[in-house]
Amino acid sequence: MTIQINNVLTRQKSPFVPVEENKLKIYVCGVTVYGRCHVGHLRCYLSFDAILRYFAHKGFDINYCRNFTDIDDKIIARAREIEAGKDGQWTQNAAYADYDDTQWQERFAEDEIIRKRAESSERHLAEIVSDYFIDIFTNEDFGPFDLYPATSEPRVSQHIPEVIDLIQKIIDNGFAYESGGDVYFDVAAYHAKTGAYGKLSGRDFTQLMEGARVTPGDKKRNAPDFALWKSAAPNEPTWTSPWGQGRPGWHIECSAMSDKELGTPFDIHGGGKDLIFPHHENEIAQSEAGLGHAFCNTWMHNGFVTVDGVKMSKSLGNFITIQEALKMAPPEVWRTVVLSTHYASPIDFSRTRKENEGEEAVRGTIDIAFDRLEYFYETLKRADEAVGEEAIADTAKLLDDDRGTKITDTFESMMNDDFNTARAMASIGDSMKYVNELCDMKAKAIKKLDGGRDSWRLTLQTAATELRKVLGVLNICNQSPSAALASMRDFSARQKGIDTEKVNGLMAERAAARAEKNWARSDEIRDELLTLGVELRDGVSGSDWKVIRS
RNA sequence: GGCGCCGUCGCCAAGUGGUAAGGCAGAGGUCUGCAAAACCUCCAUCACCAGUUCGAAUCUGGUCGGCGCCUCCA
Repeated sequence: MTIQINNVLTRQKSPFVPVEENKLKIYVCGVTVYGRCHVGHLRCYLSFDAILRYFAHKGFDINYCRNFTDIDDKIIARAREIEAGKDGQWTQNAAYADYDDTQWQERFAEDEIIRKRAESSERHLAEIVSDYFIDIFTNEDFGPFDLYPATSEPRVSQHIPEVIDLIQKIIDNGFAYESGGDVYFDVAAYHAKTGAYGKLSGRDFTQLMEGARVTPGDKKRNAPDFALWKSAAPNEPTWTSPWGQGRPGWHIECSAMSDKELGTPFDIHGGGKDLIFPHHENEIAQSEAGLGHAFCNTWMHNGFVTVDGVKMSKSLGNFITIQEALKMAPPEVWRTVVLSTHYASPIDFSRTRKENEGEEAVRGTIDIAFDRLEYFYETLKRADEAVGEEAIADTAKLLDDDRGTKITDTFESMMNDDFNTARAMASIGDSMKYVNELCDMKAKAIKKLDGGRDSWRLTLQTAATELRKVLGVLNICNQSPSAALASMRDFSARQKGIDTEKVNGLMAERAAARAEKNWARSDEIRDELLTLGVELRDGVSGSDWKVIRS
């Protein structure tokens, strides 16, 4: 059974055929490091994480390249803002519109750190800025998420020779021109030769040419042309090139670095849907123009994270940063949220924020995922306890029910279909239900089974093992259930401001009341706990409690 | 304005020609001191209209509504 992927380039779902057998060469567009990441970035990298892990599970030897764009107008702009200082003259874009005092404080504290670092360095402030945010990306924003490690994380600033080399090839092939120190890609020339411009984004070349005019004074020949190399402006980081001092344009780094790290053509190029045009379209054009052969076979794009139906983006200022997200739920819950939706579909968070009076109370995406994850862990815990420590007799045989043995097969068939993690999660949920069903069996019924208790235990053990295997591929439920449940409860208690000491005191008091069969007092305490936001769970081996979410 | 995507149960969300996965919420039940949890049962014909087809949520055309890209964007 092969993996079917919806290829944006061909607009078809087709079997994945790697360039080299059993190898996956994949490039996922990284971030431009000028600020902290938000949930949109998180969604992207978590979506591709599941895809990467599934390829690894299928035995692929993975070469995964995820770049850092560390030379860019916005990085330079941030450097200028820092230079100007808190009270200096700089234009605030929409991203700052909703900033409150705390955010401004954090912002200026961050600026201060960067400024300090710059003082003890010979390097350009913009380079300090990008270094700083690469560090934040790696350690603070994505550190807690345990992403599948990239084979390489190239930075443009360290690949200037490769960039220059590629630009030169494009010029030599007649698809780029120098103009006043800049170098532009000649979209018209490229399209005349190949007819290929617009093949990824479905844009019509003629309309692109008509659509926009070249403004007077522009160094471009035609509107769709884009810069491969930008000549130096005052106070910018620059490098020496055959066309003078300057720096790379936006798209060229991905072309140069993917060719270097993966070789071309490579298998999969991924990123957010918003990169399709112009970024990826231009990447294809310049790469194929320079290299003279195909660039990448399969293009995959993840859907947006939206807020009230509108795309989350820095320029709109409607984003939830990853740091804020981590206060809302632990990393594993966020992963569960992302996995519950197909990678190409949007994820909307409006319901988690919109709690208007009169609106039907609906539980938020995060709370549902939180409870779902707890359900998974609770089920695994039950299974572990049911199986126990003692050895299972050799005479044990699996019960005649394939629900416990086809877990991996079902999972793979879901994942093979364009990495449908939503269906995979649903099938895991079905298996969890089956495990609970087994755990609910009465001792009498278990005895009557063919092979008795040992067969029952063997079946449970097999199902739990398979479940852990597929959950491991999705990189959730990897911890010991008890530890995970305890930390999730702590998280919720802290978040809701629940006094754990007080709850434990009430629990003890209730246990005493129950021992005396003082049901009235016992129920009274239950109600009291309920008002605290705590739900009781009485079991055979004593009572436990859980924080009610939402 | 151009190009493109989407509209599936109260909410979320799979499903791209063969007769609607799953989750949340809701109803009933088993279990329980009573509950909770767990498990069982029930709960949609797919925005609207017309067409193609033996057969459509899935294809075509139109209408209405939402969004995205076209400037930076995961």
